[in-house]
Amino acid sequence: MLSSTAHLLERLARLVHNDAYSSGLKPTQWEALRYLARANRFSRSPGALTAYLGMTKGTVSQTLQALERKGLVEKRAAANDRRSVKLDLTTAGEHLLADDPLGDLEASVSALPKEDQKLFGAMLEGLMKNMLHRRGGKAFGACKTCRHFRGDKNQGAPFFCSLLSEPLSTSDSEMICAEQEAAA
Amino acid sequence: MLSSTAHLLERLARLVHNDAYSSGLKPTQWEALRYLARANRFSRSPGALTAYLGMTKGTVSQTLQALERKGLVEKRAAANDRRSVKLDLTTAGEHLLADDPLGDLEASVSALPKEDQKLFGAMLEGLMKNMLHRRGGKAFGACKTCRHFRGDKNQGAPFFCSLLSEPLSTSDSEMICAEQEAAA
DNA sequence: CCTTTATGGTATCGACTCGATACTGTTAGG
DNA sequence: CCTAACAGTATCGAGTCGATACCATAAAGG
Repeated sequence: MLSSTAHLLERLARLVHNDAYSSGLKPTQWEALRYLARANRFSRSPGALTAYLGMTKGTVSQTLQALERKGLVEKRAAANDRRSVKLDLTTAGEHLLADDPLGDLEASVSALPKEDQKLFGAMLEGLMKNMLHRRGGKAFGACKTCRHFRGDKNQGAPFFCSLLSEPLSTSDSEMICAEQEAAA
Repeated sequence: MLSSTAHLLERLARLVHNDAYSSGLKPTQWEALRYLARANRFSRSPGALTAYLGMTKGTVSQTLQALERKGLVEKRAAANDRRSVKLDLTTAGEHLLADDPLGDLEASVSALPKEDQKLFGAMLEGLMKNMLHRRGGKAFGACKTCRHFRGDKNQGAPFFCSLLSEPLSTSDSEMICAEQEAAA
């Protein structure tokens, strides 16, 4: 028998899922849009999105086609590797995120007592870490919390990634990254 | 911009959703199965399930057809109202719940520090209440916590429902009910 | 009574999700 | 070079989902 906490989380997931049928988009399409708004330039690719969503690449490919049809996402060929594709939100895509149905969840979180919110977030993070570890998923944490993040200035840029050997802007460093691994 | 807590909940919902593609069932089918295992006899109907899931009745009808085809759920005509249908898990359905993919989530919750688990559950409950209130959804709480629950013995049964005017067994009283409203 | 009206469910449509499988380019390694 | 490995796309079948239309049965009001 499952605990009441598991049942609560299940039902909360359902509520979030149901909310995500708004503005003509589907839940997965909203998640892709949110991801692209938060991911740094190394991570805005179909492959990284596939890892984030934990789906098969075929499905993600279709989802991206749907978003492209709707004019919310743009594809560009990558400069260095001609196999890979770079993704970017269009201004229409960015604008649509103002109507994110997750705003409703946000409001409910804000309604919790202030001290609880921080505690709740910390517990969620622990739960999340455990879940991800259990299935070998990537964390997709913020670039600047990564063990490959270097504060050294390089090529005039404020930061540097020792994994990709690329200069990092401040905004790069605050976005999430597919390669992120927590610092020791 | 959304808070990190909202993003965590979104991703957790996705993990739970992805897990729910196991044993040949779909997420919604698992949720229906779980519901039927937890709902008392007044609440095991397509209509109540529709309210629980927050979907349209057409979709729920199809989901139930799929579960019936798989031999996990049985339909019976209701005794009093010939429009309505009563649902029950078959033994195959009950047996399948032992492989509930939510067991993975359960394990991760159990991995949290003992003191945190209780606190986490309480916060989740508050969040849930707020979300449900925001959209006018039903609570689906345990029968015995309802304002219509009466401890009086009646017709030899240990409890009684003053809304439906029906005797309640102990197991009835511990299951969730579509009509449940928190006691004052 | 008998006619509205409400209610519980089903049927069908179109867009989409999803895993599975098979496929096309492109890059990297012996 | 040639053979993996890799990034993506194409297609299929089952199912989800909202929307709409529909069929029974029940309840309410003259």
